[in-house]
Amino acid sequence: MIRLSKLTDYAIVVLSEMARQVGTVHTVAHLADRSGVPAPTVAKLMKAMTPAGLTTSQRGAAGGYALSRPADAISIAEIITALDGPIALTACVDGADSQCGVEQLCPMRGGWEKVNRAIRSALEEVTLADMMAPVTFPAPAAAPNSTAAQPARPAH
Amino acid sequence: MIRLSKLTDYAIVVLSEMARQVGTVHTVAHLADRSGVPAPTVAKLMKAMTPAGLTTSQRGAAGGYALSRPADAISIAEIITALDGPIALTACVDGADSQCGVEQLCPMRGGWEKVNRAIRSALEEVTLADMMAPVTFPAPAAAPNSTAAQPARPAH
DNA sequence: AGCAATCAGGACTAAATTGGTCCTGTATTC
DNA sequence: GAATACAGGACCAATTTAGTCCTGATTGCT
Repeated sequence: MIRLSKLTDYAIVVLSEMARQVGTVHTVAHLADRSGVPAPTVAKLMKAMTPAGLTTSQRGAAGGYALSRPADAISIAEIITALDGPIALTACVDGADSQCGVEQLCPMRGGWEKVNRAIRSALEEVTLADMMAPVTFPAPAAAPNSTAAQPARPAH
Repeated sequence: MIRLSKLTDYAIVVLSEMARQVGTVHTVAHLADRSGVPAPTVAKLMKAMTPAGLTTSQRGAAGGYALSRPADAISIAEIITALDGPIALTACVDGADSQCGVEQLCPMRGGWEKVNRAIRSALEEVTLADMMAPVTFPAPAAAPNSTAAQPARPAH
């Protein structure tokens, strides 16, 4: 299966935790505590998110991190890109060494681009808000039709 | 970046090699030779492709492998699925253990499904034929404009 | 028959990635 | 100036992945 790094998974948990209170600063300790993700890992996450422009940081005593935009303006693609680099389905994309041993490989590189574009746009259309809002079970009284769609899969 | 296993990459090279002559049987040695992929690896690939129904095998002296369908009827999604398992962007999909430590993670699992579906369908629309056809250089006498298109990126 | 070729199906080793931790430095508030 | 937090790395350990090899089973040819 195509693996999404676990870090990205955590990032979404942490970011959505922050999304609860936009504009508030959250310390690493605070976020770790409320998300269940170990603190050093949260720190690592944020160190990637901030340069990428997804969060803003405030140093010093009353410092911390805050989302730089509302959750519905942050796409999953951005989060993945911030952590795992450019979204692409191949091993040799970053133009590192031109020789990939298996020469016949390269003639068909062009085909991957088509695939990559499709995936990229798919990922750009899903926002952080989409990830938290729709399937939260706030109360037992669910929407009428949602009963048929979701419960098929056991939680995750 | 989202990683596609190198095996899958090889698989496409090897399969497209087979696609040149549909209906012919190709031995592992033969395929290895013409694709540049090491023989044991080719063997491993085929052992995944055949049960998945992408290729047929013939044992014995005059045996070998053959594509079970024409290249334009084989989607990239099938190849990936055969090698890497179901296409999904998350760590805990296969319903293994219900506890993924970080509990807050699961409420948002539903969101991934949306993403996964998008990716899956993107991958289903690209066929093996798409991967080989457009940018093959059959003879040194290449098409006029191909000179400009390809060399831009250093091979791959 | 018997022999050679070829796939089937694992076990196994080695290498590359990834996840996670820690340490030192810098900014900011009180 | 002391305490709090982020910044930015280096670094180690664990998991995954790639790749190799070995022992069958099957088929065609001599």
